[in-house]
Amino acid sequence: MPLKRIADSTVRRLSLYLRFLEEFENAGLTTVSSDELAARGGTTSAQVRKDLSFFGSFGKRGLGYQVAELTQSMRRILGLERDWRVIIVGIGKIGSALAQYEGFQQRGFRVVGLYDSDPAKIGREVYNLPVLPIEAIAEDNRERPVDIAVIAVPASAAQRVVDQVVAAGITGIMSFAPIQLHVPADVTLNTVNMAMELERLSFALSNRE
Amino acid sequence: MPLKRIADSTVRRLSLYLRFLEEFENAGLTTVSSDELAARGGTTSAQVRKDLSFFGSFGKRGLGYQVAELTQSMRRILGLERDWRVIIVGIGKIGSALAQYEGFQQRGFRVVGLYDSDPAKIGREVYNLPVLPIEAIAEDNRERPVDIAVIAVPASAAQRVVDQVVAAGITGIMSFAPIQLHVPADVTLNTVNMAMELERLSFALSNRE
DNA sequence: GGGGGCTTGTGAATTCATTCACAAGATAGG
DNA sequence: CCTATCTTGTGAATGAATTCACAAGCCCCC
Repeated sequence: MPLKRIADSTVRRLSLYLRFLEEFENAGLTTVSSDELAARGGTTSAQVRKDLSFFGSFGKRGLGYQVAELTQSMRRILGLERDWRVIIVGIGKIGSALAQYEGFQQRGFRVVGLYDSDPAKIGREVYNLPVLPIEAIAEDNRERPVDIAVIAVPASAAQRVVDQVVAAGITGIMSFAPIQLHVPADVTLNTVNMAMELERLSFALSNRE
Repeated sequence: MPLKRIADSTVRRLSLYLRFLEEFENAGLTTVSSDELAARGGTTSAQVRKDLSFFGSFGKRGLGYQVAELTQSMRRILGLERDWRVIIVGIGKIGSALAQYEGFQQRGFRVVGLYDSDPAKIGREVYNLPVLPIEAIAEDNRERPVDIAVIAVPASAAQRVVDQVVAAGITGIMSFAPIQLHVPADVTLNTVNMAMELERLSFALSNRE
């Protein structure tokens, strides 16, 4: 559907809009204007309309957008109308926090497998799922393909684990490891680096007038 | 030091460069070129030089940069030469994972307090720190000021908790709550929204050619 | 000490993103 | 049916970030 490449900043905002639309929907509103969406998200109405315009025409002039309809369009655009099969690799503190995080399940990210390399952890149950050895990923993925692997292992192991995940044929990766990872071009990688986020905050705090 | 406003993308890259420089330093390299830094970070040498040029002149023409010297400059620019006093509010799965995350301590982010509103959690020790009631933040901050509050409470409580933290006089906030928070202009807020990050991945996976 | 080979630092050019501004619809009310 | 009032969708204008391209500086070696 998107004719040209969509900017990352646009996708982030779409995600925000979806959140606001869900709020509006829960509040019982049936109609919303670009101005109201913009106010809620700290941006401008022109920005909202431009963002949407990359994907089509969703509103009625003079009237605004139907909340339910736009919500559904956002979901479709973001690829949230389907379920995603997710595995978590690295069942430490962060991994197990993610395993039980309801925000994921709610949006259709189904955690279907937990993996670790530590023999002490393998076999344990975490939130109704057994922890399996990392070596099992390849075969498990053959039997029942996985869409996304969440990487929550220490920095020192992350690239090796990513290589294994890629070799197993998984092409979507979400990493929480605080390092720069390398993947082939046909694999989509998204990294959340908390250390970097704190450094950004540190910079901002250090440079306030 | 920065003459004009520095782009967020620039700060993110500085953070990356610092990480690479530390790798190079550990590997025993004493000198590095903008080309080598760029290759490591998936950017261009011109980008590296432009990023650095906002803050001064750090290299020698024909030779490159002294690794140790540039590392230190990056630390200074990012505000990492000092320690930051950090509290964590919300000692659930994510909060306690963050409390023990070594990546934070390593870069001078000292966790000095844990707070929660759940009476069942208050009083417990988590990694050598007692969990205190949220109401205590204001007085604790008066006695010994805190630089950064990490917010790891559920979405439904996040804005209220942020208001309390702001009222207590803390002006740096790092939030992991999956909602848009509002703070006064003199408070610096940085949000990591994991749900949004997964949606970004979902979008990317849905729109591969 | 002068020439050749590197690599930085930086204006200029280009590309990308946001904002402006307004015509084109849409509704409602007389 | 016509007018007044909204609000969208979108080219054009502006503004921001990245890339280009090259002069300036530094080192080494002959």
